[in-house]
Amino acid sequence: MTSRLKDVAALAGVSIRTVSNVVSGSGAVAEHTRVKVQAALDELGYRPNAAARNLRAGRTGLIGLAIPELHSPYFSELAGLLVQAAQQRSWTVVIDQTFGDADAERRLLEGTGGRVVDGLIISPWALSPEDLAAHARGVPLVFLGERSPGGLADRVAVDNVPAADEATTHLLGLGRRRIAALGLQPHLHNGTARQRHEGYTAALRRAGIAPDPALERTVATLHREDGYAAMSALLDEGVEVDAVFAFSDELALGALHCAHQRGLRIPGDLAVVGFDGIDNARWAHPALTTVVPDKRQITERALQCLADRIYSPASAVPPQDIVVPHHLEIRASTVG
Amino acid sequence: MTSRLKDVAALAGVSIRTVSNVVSGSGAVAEHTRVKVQAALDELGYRPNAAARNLRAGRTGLIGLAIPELHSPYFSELAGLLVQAAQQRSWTVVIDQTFGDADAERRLLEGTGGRVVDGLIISPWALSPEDLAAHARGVPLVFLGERSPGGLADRVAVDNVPAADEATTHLLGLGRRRIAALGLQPHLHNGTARQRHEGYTAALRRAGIAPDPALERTVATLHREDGYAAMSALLDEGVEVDAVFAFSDELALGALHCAHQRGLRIPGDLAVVGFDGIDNARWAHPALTTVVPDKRQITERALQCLADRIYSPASAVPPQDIVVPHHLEIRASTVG
DNA sequence: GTGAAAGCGCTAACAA
DNA sequence: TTGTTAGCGCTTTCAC
Repeated sequence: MTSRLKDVAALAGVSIRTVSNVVSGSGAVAEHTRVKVQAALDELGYRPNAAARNLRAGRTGLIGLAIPELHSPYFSELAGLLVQAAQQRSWTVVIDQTFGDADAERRLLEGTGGRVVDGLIISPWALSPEDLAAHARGVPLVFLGERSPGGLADRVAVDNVPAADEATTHLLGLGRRRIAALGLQPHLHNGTARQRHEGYTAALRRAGIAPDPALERTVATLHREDGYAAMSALLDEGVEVDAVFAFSDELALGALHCAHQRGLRIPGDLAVVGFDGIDNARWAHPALTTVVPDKRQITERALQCLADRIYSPASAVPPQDIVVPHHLEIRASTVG
Repeated sequence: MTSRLKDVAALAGVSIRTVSNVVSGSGAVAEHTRVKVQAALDELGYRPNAAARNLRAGRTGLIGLAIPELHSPYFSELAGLLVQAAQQRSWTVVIDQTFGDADAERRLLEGTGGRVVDGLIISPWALSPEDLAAHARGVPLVFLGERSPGGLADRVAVDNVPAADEATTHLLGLGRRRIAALGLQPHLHNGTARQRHEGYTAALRRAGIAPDPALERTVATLHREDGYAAMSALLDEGVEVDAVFAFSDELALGALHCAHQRGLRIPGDLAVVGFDGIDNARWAHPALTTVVPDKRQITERALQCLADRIYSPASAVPPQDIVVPHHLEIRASTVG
């Protein structure tokens, strides 16, 4: 069933070398030889053995994408784009899920069970920069959304502070004054939430509003359940609130769900802004205003970083900190 | 940086063979030797070269998952589960997106470009069984959701006809008589929609209701946009309707969105049932009744099929047609 | 323009 | 119990 170069060579009556040249298109081959070889190739239905090529090349043609989970909308959209973009560069993506588990992240960085990928794009969750730095090994790394540990690797992300500032300023511009921040995660060593909180606070301060701890809500994860729970708690405690800035769209959707159940009018009683620009947000009820990172650029730039490191390890550019654009997509959940 | 077996052997003062035995845990090694070797292993931070192992073993340890798209909820949930399940069997999953393109599906089956997987799990969309059969090649195949072409490969799916029947019967039991079927795809050679339509029709007939062509709506894809458009058209045409059975949850969510905009009460004016059991459905407004396939079993069984074919190609069991369970999850969109 | 052969890192058959 | 060595299939240097 599977034929080797050797078989094709035998059938065509030439050497292995010549067949290899025809297959790869490299080297010079006389026209009549190449026709003959091509015929043999077709007859045997030859397909190159990837393992052998990889061994020879010292590469696998595989890159890893490590994300907390594949089933959440933000990451599945990102993964889909990455798979596509990688394909154009003849790379194949293998996806690993860490489920926010520190050990899983560590294991991944150490290169589980064998050197398999040529590079790794990782969206850290539980690990701190220090931890990450301590375990990074061998393969080129690109961090998504988290500052690179001590300039150890490239990093691609939106600028969280101004993005959060922008979202909050939008709410302030609508006359809201009691704006809740949903999504703090002080227990994590991942700094994304911290940065968004920073932007939120900055905007409030600029508007002359003192941040109110009662309006800042911690969550365990960024899922809808958590947004729902946080919003419920807020309302149960009787905290006065006229807007919500959620650190993820899923949190925002959960909050929206809760607000509906309580009979609040959106955006009349409560304006809501999310973060991530997931497709769901457009279909929310009402459609959700959200900070949209340019996901295509995130994947493109991350791959570019990897390509540079993998193919030109010699030209050791210092680790890059790449900021991709974002924009605030204003929809009915704030401007009804 | 990367050390080979040879380097470890040199450092430990033993032969390659012995190191290999220690690494793989096979063969007999004297305790004091293994301690010595292990020390060398640790010191050099040895990790096996996957490409070399694969070449040797004649396997890649990779399995492919070919789905129309990764960003839609159903497929990302499925992919997430598969990645997890595969990990437990020491397999790595590479994901390919076909975007419902017939050529992409064909190319995948032919195993283009040289990246060779040990097996392929494919969720066909555009290709007919005949086409699939014509292009299947070499690697073990498992079809998801579509009958295997001429018993050529294993297939794992829910039983669409009874599932659709059940959903429709549920609506009939609520006294609905003008039940729309949303999601016909006569242009595709993929039989899923046809089977769901069959179940729908059967349930109607059993209730003494003649299917009304005006209630059967064709869609291009299974996305929310299509559900929204189909529902809009239905209402615009003034077709009398008191329930919708959508062939996917996304279609149902789109229809729901449209119904809301038109001011219909759910389920008072319109009861809605979806299909797929995506997480979103729970968070819809109101929560969506849906047919839930056991996704975990789908991935488990598919992997089991692959494992059987890959590891015991000799014991040629005839292609299996595996039916996984489903259940109708009744929520507020039908029983308010 | 084409052939012969080395060697990528690993496993396992064969020796000792 | 451990060492030696022949390939797995491919690319590529060196010779012709």
